Amino acid sequence: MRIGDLATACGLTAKTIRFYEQAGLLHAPPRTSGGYRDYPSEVTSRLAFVGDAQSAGLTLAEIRSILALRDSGEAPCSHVTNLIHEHLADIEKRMSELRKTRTALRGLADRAAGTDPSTCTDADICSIIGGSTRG
Amino acid sequence: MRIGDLATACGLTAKTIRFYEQAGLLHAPPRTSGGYRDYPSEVTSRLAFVGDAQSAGLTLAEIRSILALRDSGEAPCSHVTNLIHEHLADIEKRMSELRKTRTALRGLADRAAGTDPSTCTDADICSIIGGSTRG
DNA sequence: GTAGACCTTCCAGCGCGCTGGAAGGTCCAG
DNA sequence: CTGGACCTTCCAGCGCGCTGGAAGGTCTAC
Repeated sequence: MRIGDLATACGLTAKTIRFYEQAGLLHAPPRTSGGYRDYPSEVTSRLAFVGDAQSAGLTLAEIRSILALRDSGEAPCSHVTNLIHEHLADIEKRMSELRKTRTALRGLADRAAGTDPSTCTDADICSIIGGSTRG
Repeated sequence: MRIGDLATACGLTAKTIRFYEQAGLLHAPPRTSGGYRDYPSEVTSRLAFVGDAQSAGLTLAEIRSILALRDSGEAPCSHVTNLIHEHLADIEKRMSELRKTRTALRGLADRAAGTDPSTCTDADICSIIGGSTRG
């Protein structure tokens, strides 16, 4: 199976598949006599795994580490479990940051609603934003 | 006031201030006879504004657009209000994506808790993750 | 034999907000 | 006059996951 067919089958581009190979997610496949990559069909399930893991929020580096464990014959279960919990913690952190920013922005939106542009003087640059800590 | 003093006063580095100038957030200041940047003290409040706007989640490009309006003599109020609402919408979107990913990860964590590594076969790569769409 | 669809490699850039380093100039204290 | 603290410019890289393009090779259909 050539790279274009594999790409179509997996909903990726040939570029992306070459990139995954270079990133260590895929083994280099055998080549045809003309130098074309010639993939066995099992690669589709490996790529499906990569997609599943990505949609779970894992990075390519993490996915590579899982695949490397599996390729070396070990069950990556506990490694995967750790990664999952790390990502959950990371998501909580990012969500709390977003909530903080959202609170700040809502305050600004409230202030903006009560702002009259004609009273906005140049010295402040912008009284909606700028006054928050200085005024 | 030289760049290092301004940096100290604003809690930034000289590098960052030069970068801001190059990014169009600061006007190029006059120079001393030796070629050093010589800032008027008002620049501190401009930099404070940049910091306030950044902590509200605005990008440097957006902040530049606000400053450009102000520099041209217009009150940027309505522009700023638009930006605030766009960012609020963006935050909601990102939070809902994070919630979705979190739900997926929690499902995986539950599955992981019930997984016995010895039953994990190579064909699946990882039954915790990989089985999610193919199991 | 030729068009064109596919493949190959390599190098570069995206966005974002800086940060680091090299190679050199300026200014002040001792 | 020397050291060193500061400044200047320019170029490069970070992380992340691709994506684009150039320059060329291969295979198939007509």
